[in-house]
Amino acid sequence: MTALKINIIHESLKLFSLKGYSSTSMNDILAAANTSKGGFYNHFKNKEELFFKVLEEATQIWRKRNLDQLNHIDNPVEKIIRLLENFRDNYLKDAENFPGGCVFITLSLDVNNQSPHLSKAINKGFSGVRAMLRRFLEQSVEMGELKSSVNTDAVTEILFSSLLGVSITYSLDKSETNLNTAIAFLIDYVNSIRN
Amino acid sequence: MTALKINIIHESLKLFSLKGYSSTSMNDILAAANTSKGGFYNHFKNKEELFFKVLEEATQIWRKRNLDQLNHIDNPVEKIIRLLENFRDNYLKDAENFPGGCVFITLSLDVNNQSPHLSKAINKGFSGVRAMLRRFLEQSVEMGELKSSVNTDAVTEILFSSLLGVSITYSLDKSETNLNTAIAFLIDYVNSIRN
DNA sequence: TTGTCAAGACCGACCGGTCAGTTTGTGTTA
DNA sequence: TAACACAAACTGACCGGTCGGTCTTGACAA
Repeated sequence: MTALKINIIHESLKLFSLKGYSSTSMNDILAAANTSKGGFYNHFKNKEELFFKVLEEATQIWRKRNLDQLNHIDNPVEKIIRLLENFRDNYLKDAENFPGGCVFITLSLDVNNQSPHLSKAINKGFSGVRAMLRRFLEQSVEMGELKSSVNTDAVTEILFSSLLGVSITYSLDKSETNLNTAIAFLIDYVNSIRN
Repeated sequence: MTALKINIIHESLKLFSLKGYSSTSMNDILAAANTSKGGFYNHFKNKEELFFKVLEEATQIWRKRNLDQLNHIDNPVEKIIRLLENFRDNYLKDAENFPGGCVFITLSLDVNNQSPHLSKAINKGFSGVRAMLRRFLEQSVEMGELKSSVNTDAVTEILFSSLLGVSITYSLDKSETNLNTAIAFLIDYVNSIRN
């Protein structure tokens, strides 16, 4: 992968985070990457192919930011808490890659009801996160780390929704205070249902 | 207000809910309202004026759907619970007005980082909801309806974020099960911190 | 006859994408 | 080391089409 292609993907990731996919014009991208039409189309079939490349790159960055150190933790409850902390400290505040906030939400709502195969690609990622949360919770209950009365489906749903919600509020008001308050609450809650 | 003008606003509301503001073209609007350029510009200065009219209309509908019967309830805790139920049963499932889900979120992310004065208008509404939740919670603590140990700021933030989150998940997967699970969890939580 | 309002032809700007042509980098000769 | 050949990388004018918005026209009601 040449330097230009990498640069186009990274600049597009920032632009998509700020403006979404459909509102980002080719000229925006060319200007940000400091190249020309020919330079772009030499590396990408069309704008849609760029979309998928950006999505791949964003997914990799998401994993790096959020799953960091998780494999060194045995206790699934601790994994959840670490994930929440990573989400707050390493992911949402990563203004270098995501100056406009979580790019998945922006892209998702952008292409939803408009380009089914694009939104399908994004939703796959959402399903993965939800499934991971559910797995950690179920493991926790099985291992006796969480109270057996815990409704894992409900907690999965509320954790996932809350993460989406704080992503939006943070991208709108950029208030670290509100973000910290919300994540701290979720961590407190998870601790409160431990055995 | 003529029938045509009302029709344009309502059809635009649906389109904005589905596709957002910038991705909805004038032709989309004209076709949906079954009118022409002349018909439209006879009633609106430009597309942006339509944006504000749609926002007004959406706000009125939001209030009608969510605040229904709230003034007949004295207990602020019961008000919160009723609001959550209204949000679930009367608002999010209102596919007639909001076929693509909560229009405020769609519009908000659409114009965020692009048209500051448009996003300012939307964020004002978000602030209002957050403030209302906080007021209900503070009243509840003052009246001894909620435990005095309750962190009203944190609960405000998590309720608000969760409502945003479930709005998104519902607009993406249209799963009533997940929606019901999430709202039920929030209601259970509010009940759990009652005195 | 006059005022109101809808129809749709028309405008310049911009959209994503194409393409003929130029520059740059690299391997192969001598 | 210099001359060459070739491909990959890049440029920017240009394409058909769509964007939001304007303006002339005519139908109809008062």
